[in-house]
Amino acid sequence: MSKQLQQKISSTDQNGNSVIQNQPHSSALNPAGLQQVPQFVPVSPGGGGKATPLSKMKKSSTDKNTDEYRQRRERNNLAVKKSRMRSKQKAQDTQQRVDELKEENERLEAKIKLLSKELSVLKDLFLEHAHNLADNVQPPASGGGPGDLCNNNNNSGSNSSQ
Amino acid sequence: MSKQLQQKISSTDQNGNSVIQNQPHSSALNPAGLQQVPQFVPVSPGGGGKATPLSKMKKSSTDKNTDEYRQRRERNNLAVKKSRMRSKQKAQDTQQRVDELKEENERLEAKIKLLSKELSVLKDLFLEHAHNLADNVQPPASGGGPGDLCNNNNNSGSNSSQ
DNA sequence: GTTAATTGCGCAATGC
DNA sequence: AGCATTGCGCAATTAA
Repeated sequence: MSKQLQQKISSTDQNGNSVIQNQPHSSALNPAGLQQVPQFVPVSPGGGGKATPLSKMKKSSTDKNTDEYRQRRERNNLAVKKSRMRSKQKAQDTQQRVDELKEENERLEAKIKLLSKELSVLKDLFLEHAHNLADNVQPPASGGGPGDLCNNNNNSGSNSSQ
Repeated sequence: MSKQLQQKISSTDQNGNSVIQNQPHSSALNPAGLQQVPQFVPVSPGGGGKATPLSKMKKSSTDKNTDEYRQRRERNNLAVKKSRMRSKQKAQDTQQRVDELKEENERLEAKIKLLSKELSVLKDLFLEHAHNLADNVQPPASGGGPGDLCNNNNNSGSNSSQ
């Protein structure tokens, strides 16, 4: 996740070679429907134009014909498959996580609603009681005014606090 | 998003042909580093073994040498890139959604905690007051007990109710 | 039927 | 040396 550079034509290797044909048009190429893989005579690294007899090319590390190459490719293909599988799995899990969290959220919101209601009921009860006190505690007296004792934050509803 | 079948060797077309070499080992093949693209003589659809002179193969729809082919490929490559970009973007968004939901969840839980506490305090107050009533209603009572009405938000009662 | 979108796959470059 | 990731192109399939 860093390099993103890569022109259109990636290819060539000292020995083995690939080539991704990608020019806008390439009709003249592939005279007979070939998959495009130039096949020039091996040349020594020096570029002196001396043709190497294709025998023992230093280390056939990059030679596409060796078993070693095929083995590496195969292993890589396997790794790729594995990696992609994991990636897909992860994405799937993430999606699932979203669903779970959404559900959880709904539960929590419901609970909040419930608690808020409960709280408001209790507060109302308190108020009522306070009024009763105000009405009864006093001697016969006269009509008890709305002497609100204990009127802290409440009043039908929810004190958000958010 | 349905079929998942696809053996190892996918290839061949009436005219154009591909071939994904995928046999465990293919050293004997590619005598000279070719990219494997068999090149047999075109045969008429009837399968009668009659070789077609490779001139005007019906419609060069699948011929890899036509401009039309290259255009299709290019368009598809573009579509593929686009599709993958979207896919990646979506995954990213989903991940972000998870983070947002997690945060939201924390907020909600905090709120629940707060409400619960408030509620428990109120309930305790209620109980306390009820006791005071029971104790005081009878005799003239004595000094003011801890009957603190109006004592909101403090006191570490605890009455989760979950 | 044509075109765009998806998907699986192999290759090579690069990361670790 | 070796697996893991990632961008890319090809072809088959599936939606539009």
